[in-house]
Amino acid sequence: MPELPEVETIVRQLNKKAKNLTVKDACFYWRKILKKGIPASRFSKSIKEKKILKVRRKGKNILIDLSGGLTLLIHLKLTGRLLFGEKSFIEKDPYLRFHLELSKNKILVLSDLRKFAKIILDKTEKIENLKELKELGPEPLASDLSIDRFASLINKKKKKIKDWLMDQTMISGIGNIYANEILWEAKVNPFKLASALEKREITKIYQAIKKVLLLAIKNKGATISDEMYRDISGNPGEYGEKRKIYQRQGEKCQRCKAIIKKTVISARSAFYCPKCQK
DNA sequence: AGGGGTACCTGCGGGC
DNA sequence: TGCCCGCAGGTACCCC
Repeated sequence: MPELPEVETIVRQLNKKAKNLTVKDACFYWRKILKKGIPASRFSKSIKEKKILKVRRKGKNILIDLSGGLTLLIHLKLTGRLLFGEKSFIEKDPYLRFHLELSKNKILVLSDLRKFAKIILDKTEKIENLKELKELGPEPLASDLSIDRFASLINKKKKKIKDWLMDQTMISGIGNIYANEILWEAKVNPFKLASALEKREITKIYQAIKKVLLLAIKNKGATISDEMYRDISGNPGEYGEKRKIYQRQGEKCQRCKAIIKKTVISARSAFYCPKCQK
């Protein structure tokens, strides 16, 4: 579900609201949400009375650093939501999979329609060394990601540029919505092979990534349908209305008025303007 | 090594 | 009306 802008929004909000609270208890409603690390049998005991020191993001992963050298990793996958609020507000959610009871009568709930979301609790160092994090490519918004490094990563892969953008080992945090939006912004056809892109196109993509992701973060992420992303208060993001191409097949391109097309690339839906993304 | 196919899940909308 | 199919923001794992 959430891609970089949505996860970034959640992380910023948690740092404002949940930082410095203490975990009082943990509760599982769907056992399989716990993937590795400290097992369910020791989970509650390990996490109790630990303080939330800081919340971080790596790609689409949420990392909650706790006192005692522990970190809780959360990946929301397609339909996961993290909701923070008063203890009383949880009961109605039919997709409740896990929650943390916090001090000051607060609660952090993980709700997930499709049960794909996962959590891992372990020592901070062990979490950092998980291959899911170790194999992530650079952060697209990192100031030290130079255009040259970016270009060399693009040129070494013989896969379609849309697939390249969604490959978490090449660059982290971009999923299907933003891959489509970025390529529209850069005026690059999603079928083009990464290895065959000219420097001029690579530069456009590099700039489009920053422009699109920053604007999406500013708008607190994208929500296009009911089951999609919510922030930690349950509010939708506002980037959905501002999107240019994703799920806009049949509409006029806002740049050139041609009709937007929908197709499939590597089993994922792809949207592009046949006129200005040649 | 790396690509393709499939599995993990539930719900919804469209076509028949 | 109702059923069946395809599809949905993601990744992990298997096989070749």
